[in-house]
Amino acid sequence: MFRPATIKDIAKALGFSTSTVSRALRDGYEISEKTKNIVKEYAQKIEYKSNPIALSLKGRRSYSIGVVVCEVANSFFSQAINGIESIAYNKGYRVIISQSHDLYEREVINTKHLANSSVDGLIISMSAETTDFTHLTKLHEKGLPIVFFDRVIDEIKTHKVIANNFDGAFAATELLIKNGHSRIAHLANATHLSITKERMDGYKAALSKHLIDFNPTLVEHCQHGGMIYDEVENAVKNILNKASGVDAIFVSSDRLSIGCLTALKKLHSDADCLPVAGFSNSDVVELLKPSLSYVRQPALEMGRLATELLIDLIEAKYPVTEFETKVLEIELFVNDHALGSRR
Amino acid sequence: MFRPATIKDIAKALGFSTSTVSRALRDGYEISEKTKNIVKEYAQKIEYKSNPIALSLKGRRSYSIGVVVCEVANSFFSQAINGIESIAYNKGYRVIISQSHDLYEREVINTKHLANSSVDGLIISMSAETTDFTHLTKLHEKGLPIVFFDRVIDEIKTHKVIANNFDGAFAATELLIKNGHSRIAHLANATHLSITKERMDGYKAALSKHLIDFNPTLVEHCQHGGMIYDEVENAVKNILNKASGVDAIFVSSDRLSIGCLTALKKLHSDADCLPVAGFSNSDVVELLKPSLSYVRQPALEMGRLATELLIDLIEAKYPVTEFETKVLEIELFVNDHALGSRR
DNA sequence: AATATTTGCGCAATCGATGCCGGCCCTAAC
DNA sequence: GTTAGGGCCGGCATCGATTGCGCAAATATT
Repeated sequence: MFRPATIKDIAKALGFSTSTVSRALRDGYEISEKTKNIVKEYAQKIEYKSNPIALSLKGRRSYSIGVVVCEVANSFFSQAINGIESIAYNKGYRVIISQSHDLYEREVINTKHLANSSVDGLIISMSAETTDFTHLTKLHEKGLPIVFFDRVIDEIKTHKVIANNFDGAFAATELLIKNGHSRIAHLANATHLSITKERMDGYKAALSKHLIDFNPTLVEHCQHGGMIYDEVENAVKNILNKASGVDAIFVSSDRLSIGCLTALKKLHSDADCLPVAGFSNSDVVELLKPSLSYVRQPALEMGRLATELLIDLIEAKYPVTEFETKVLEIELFVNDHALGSRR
Repeated sequence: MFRPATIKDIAKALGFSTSTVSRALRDGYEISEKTKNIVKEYAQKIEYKSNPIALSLKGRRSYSIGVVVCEVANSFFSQAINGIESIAYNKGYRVIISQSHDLYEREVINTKHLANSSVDGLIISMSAETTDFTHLTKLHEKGLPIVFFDRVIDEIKTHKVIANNFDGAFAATELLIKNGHSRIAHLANATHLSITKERMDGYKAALSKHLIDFNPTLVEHCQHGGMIYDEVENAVKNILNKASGVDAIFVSSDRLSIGCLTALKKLHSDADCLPVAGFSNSDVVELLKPSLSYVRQPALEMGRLATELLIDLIEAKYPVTEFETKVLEIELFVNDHALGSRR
């Protein structure tokens, strides 16, 4: 079986002690240049690589960070992971990914598993189901660095990275309004998620600015975050059947946007007559039919930023007490065909 | 800082030796029931978890597997990762993911990094750029278990998991033929990838079955696998400008399918008049316009299977010499609007 | 020339957990 | 009464690498 060379092998071969070899490789000041060269050359020759596991055991550091997201098969998260991975690898950290599938139980298991695997820190976006945060507060109190992104919680004081969800929702809603729509339904995510509230606020603010009364009956929540298609389809059905009539839809998340369009296509003969604007990071939005005006979050950048903040926490010499919540700007992409303009 | 309880803490608190505690926790036969209960109860109370790093150092096993894919932000791969992750977690392995971005250099760095991180095995889908496999053969010769999926190579004898690319390409091409098209261009992936050849063969076989001459000038390769959009757009331009005329396109990969539709929409006024059939695992294919008939690979199942095979290799008591290449069946989804039927 | 200092390197402990070996005590068999 | 054996547990070495301390030889100092 695969047995990598150890520092002992070098020591034996060269007639030095392991301590000398270790110090020579790390350029210890107490070792002569001559010895260093001999050791380094030999190490190079036999392709010696230090064993990270032994290092971890000594240093109480594993140089790995854990990531918990709903699912990787989702444009927003896979882009974020892309960002996480790029920074982590540059700084010498491994990335261990796990998926909650928007399930509370899976989230708990995964975080425990990761913490138990001695990750040096955690990057997490909360599952739609989670309302009890003790699995995280416990770890955090024990000193495990955690950074939240996208779906954050107030209960833990630490760095957070989010998109400007308020502005995004505001812009999308206002776009619909400016195109002559006023009976705008809101297909929203699970009630207790931070993003749900922030985006709802943006939606309300846009209505308010344009003197449209907020009508709670026009809001439909999907408690499973779109993971269960039937739930989305039902919500869309409800929207289509509103007694008061609906002339546009603002959708609160990536998965819901796709679900909404799918449901519309299925339920509505001329789906494009009901304009939809929503959050999406899909890379094929421009090709969708029914079409979608969309708000795109800087997912890659969010991942990068979260990782930088986490590594700062991990490598901090003194306990960090000042935390920041970074808010990145979103981008609105207008799709004319999606607006059913009445101008 | 976060210092988990160790076996020593238990030993000290209870007045036993560390060996006794260790054996009590693992149900060693030489420990009395009474002691076992005391130890286990206390361990439960202080939430003792064994340190996997120490275990790895002793056992020369890290219970982690490395995954190298082009990118996670790609439906096929994110679904495959989903499958990998599900099996791995069930069997107690962590998953460490890295992306090659279809670059040779990144692939080499990542595999080295993973091997050096003492992963117990590797699951890999080759990058489009890679033609030199020594970074993998070396590791494999040293005894590192490797399983290939999707984009495999002949040079290394080990388990492989692929979709039936021949059948997929055949079915997609034949679909176009049966709908009255005969001048079918082929937008293909990087020349040396296994999937490129297999799919090309399927394409040729379908033409041949229907007595259509294979015309090499109707084939356009994208050496970067669609990672560079301009390359795809150029290829599509070339296809549209074929002197001989083209009345349908068969596309060889997920990313290329999306790129092709994007280019068509941009370049062609009535994009839907040129039917496209191609490989895709996107979950929004049904909503695309121009529309796409598509071949879907069982990505999740491929990931699961590859992981099971890898763990078999890792946990094999004796060196494995018999390797298998699993070929999973594909599914063809017909999209009427995408066919420009001339029936 | 005798002492002080520097240079260069080895010994041994350490990180957390395991496992071999050896030893104590109690019981049973001769 | 002596010894053999089993039940039960502790000591110590081990995995790979790092590090404080100590020691010897080489060099510098007076």
